[in-house]
Amino acid sequence: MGDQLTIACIREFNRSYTIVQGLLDRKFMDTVFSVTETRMLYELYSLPHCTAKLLVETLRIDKGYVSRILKKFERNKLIEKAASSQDKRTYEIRLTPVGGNLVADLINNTNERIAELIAPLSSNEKEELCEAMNRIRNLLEKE
Amino acid sequence: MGDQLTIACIREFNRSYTIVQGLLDRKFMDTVFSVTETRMLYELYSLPHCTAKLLVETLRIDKGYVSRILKKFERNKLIEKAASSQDKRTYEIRLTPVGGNLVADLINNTNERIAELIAPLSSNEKEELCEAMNRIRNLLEKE
DNA sequence: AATATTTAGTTGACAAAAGCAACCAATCGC
DNA sequence: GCGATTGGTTGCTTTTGTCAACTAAATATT
Repeated sequence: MGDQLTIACIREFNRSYTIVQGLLDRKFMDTVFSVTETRMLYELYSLPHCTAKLLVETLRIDKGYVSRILKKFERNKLIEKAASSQDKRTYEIRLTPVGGNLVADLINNTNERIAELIAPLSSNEKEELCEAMNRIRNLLEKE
Repeated sequence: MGDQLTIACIREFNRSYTIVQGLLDRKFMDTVFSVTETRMLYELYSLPHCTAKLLVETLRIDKGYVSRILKKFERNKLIEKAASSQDKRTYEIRLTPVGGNLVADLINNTNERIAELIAPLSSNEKEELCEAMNRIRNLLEKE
């Protein structure tokens, strides 16, 4: 298949999928958290022994900005900083129970939106959807 | 197929596809334009008889903000406002030749990035990719 | 071991992005 | 004709993000 057609197809997909993602992200807007803050919370949720440095690297945000947001999280009792014995410049960041619950809520929230999105689909269609998504991931993750 | 599995699959896809989109958008960051400005330029490119109102509605941005960005575009000779004879509150927005070329450049730029992305793929794989993308669009655009 | 360099994180100052509300002028509904 | 609505502008504010200078700890260099 030709590159030009493929490119056009990908452009179209991106356009339409951006709309889908907008639908799913919507609820975040209603919360007190910015997109960046939400991304950080997700990261903290999935990386149990996270550090500020790791956030900076994986999310590619300014370290000063990260530092400030973490301080805000701390004030709000969403995270705790645990001094690392290895390296005294660093500390380990953990979600508090409150913080963990909050992230879980965020996740549930998007899950509900996703559920709405796939509600019209039959079992077979859902399977097809998953297959298509996995196929795309496999093809593009060749890197 | 079960909803829970499907949801997990979609979450994974979103995560990985966000990275892909990040790669494609990257170049925008290097330009003088913000994400919103770029979206507006794209919209102006594809909607020949656009108005400020239309931008506000389709992109869901504050009208004051849109007004300011349009003024900036006008200063930079990227657009022209043509008084509408129908409704004197409104004006039609057109990209100037300069503006049009600029958007074309932006598009070429992402196209090149997309080309890099699919470079490792065989002709068959490209076809599969397109099929998978179209399948997803069809399934999710049921609305 | 002393010194230089790099690294993790903080802070202050600032710029860019976005939102809000008041406002003006044209249009619509009646 | 007149009030209500609409498209757009403007001033003001908040939110979001960047940059550079700085501290303290860790690593590398000699």
